[in-house]
Amino acid sequence: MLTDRQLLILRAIVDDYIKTAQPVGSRTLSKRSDVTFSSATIRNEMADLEEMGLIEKPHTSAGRIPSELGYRFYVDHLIRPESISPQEAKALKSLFAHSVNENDRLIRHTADLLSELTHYTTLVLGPKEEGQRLHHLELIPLAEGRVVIVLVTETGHVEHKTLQLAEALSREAASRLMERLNQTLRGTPLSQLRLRLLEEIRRFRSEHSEQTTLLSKALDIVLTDQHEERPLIYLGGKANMFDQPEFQDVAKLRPVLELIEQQEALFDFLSPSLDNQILITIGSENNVDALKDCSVIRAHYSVDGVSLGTLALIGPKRMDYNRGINSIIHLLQAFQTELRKNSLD
Amino acid sequence: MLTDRQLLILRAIVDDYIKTAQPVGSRTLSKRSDVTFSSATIRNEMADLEEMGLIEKPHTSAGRIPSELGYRFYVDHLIRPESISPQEAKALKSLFAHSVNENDRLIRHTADLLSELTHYTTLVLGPKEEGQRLHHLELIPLAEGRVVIVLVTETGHVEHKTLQLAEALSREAASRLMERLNQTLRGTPLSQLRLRLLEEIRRFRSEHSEQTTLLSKALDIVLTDQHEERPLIYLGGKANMFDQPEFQDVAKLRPVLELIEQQEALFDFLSPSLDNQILITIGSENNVDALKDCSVIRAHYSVDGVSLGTLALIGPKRMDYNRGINSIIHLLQAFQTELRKNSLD
DNA sequence: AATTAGCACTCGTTAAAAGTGAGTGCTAAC
DNA sequence: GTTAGCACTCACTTTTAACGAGTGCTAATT
Repeated sequence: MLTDRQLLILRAIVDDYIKTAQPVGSRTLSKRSDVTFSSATIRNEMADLEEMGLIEKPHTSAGRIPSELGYRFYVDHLIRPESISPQEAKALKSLFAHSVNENDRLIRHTADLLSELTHYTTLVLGPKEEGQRLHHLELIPLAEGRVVIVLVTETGHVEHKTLQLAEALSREAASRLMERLNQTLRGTPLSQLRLRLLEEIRRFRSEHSEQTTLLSKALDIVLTDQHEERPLIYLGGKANMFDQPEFQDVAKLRPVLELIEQQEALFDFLSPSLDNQILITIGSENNVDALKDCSVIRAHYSVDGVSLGTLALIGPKRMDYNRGINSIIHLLQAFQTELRKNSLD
Repeated sequence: MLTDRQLLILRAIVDDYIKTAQPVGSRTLSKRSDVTFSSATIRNEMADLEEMGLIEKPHTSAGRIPSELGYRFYVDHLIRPESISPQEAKALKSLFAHSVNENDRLIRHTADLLSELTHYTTLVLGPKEEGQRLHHLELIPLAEGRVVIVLVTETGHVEHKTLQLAEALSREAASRLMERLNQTLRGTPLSQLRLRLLEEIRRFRSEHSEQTTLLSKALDIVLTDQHEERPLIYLGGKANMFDQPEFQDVAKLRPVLELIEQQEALFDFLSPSLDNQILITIGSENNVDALKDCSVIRAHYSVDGVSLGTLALIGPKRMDYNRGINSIIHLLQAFQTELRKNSLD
């Protein structure tokens, strides 16, 4: 167990290092107003903290920096919640200023806002398709056998696909089919939609002996495609990475920026996160080599208890956890409220 | 006017420098099989070329590198067209392999393909909205006064917007309105669409004395929004920048990568380009400070003579112009063929 | 007159050497 | 238990020296 003084010193080291990115020496610490004891005492305590693995020195004659364990301890025990500033509160209000009807735009806006708030890079994982339920399906026949299929989920998410049939689909046929499909399929989870859609079309076809083979085939292809597409990832404040002193070296910067561009890898990395809690992973805890010098703060967002996606903040291990956590908490609130408005169930 | 030997030397310098990124010395050049004269002669010729401003030396005891003027001369007079390799031809075919119905996906795919082909960063400017003409408009009323409006252009581009009315719009009213709008508005350029749409709704309303004020108001807002949105920019191969030796320094890399993330700035920069020709801008010719160390190869793409957008390649000034130009020419062809297939007029 | 060999000179690059100072760990005194 | 004092460490900076690729000029050669 740590003494109060050790806690004070550890916190001071982490705070200072987060602010300056420079190893913190005993003399520097002894000058702080909340430190009443001498630098020699601090050195002794530091030696103990180092033995416990909470801090380390880059080399013999440098000050101390927090180890990953140190950051972990800091995050778990030493963070003092800090309320947001008036400016930020105002910025949050601006998200509300005019409702954004499209979830896509809302998500993008949120990613940008969060990165503005924190000066870190932001990732927002769009809603997972599979979990969502169908609200409405629309078929729009165009010229030359081209059909646009519009799909609206209960969360208010709209997307469209264009498909090409060998023969034109008449407006009437489309209308009849559509009415039937909507009646029977509303509420179907998208994960099951493809199967049930095909089944339904087949049944419809036998009842009306209509020429819908082509349609069902095309739909099959399209919906398969769709299933393969993973949720979109929106990025905000990519350029913020450049400002971090630890990423002035291209060798350090490159893997992070490269990873960020790879939607798939990012998805795999961000996707599995539990609960509604905020999850913080530090350095090697990320289990991704490219992020071994980064920390990630994650939060799930959900509407009506249904988990939809992830909001994440990525920065150096030396990131301002306090600010990050606070920002993500507050934005999460606002964001979910807006999402709720767009939902259709 | 340059002598044949000077041309040979200049070309050799540029070719060599493009390949190695190292200043080219007279001794190195004299070893080439196509050089029959001595290094002293080369030095003399180099001195002349330098006087003409075509090459320069980074410092006294280094070899020569092409100046911007040198690159310009090389691009204008010395490039030898070089046909693409079988692998690349195959890669081009793969674009055809299965038609992509959505222009958006097609454009993204093209950006990726082009960057794979060239190992440079690719920019593709999506079609300009204003120039396109309306093919079809669809209103899909959902629950709670929510309406999805789907807009299909003659180029086969589909997009949707969600709007929120104060009152629900009945399916019948929507259907009647839609039929009318499509009859009168098909072929309208999107730049005029908003005005004509409002006008049409007003007329419809007076004829049928229906309650469409709210709709027209909402439409107004939505379409205004839409107009503000500039064409999308798709990026491919951003990570390729990291491989260029000239961008190993963060200070050099940063402005380029930052610019690339700024859709607006990019749009302003890429948008004005004339004709159907290929346009190459080198270094300061770009008129953008962030690109003073870059060269850009641009080509307009069009369907049926209507210019739609821009395909661009961005790399260091020391880029492989030959390969770049060839790749962009060939891909442009294939890309336009695919676009043509998706068009609806 | 054009070409080439020869050579002194330049200057960035690399390596080794010396000096600097922030910070530590230990010991002895308080 | 705390602190003052001091020798020690080691990254960082500066200095110096050696290196070598490449140039420009001159004189000899074709």
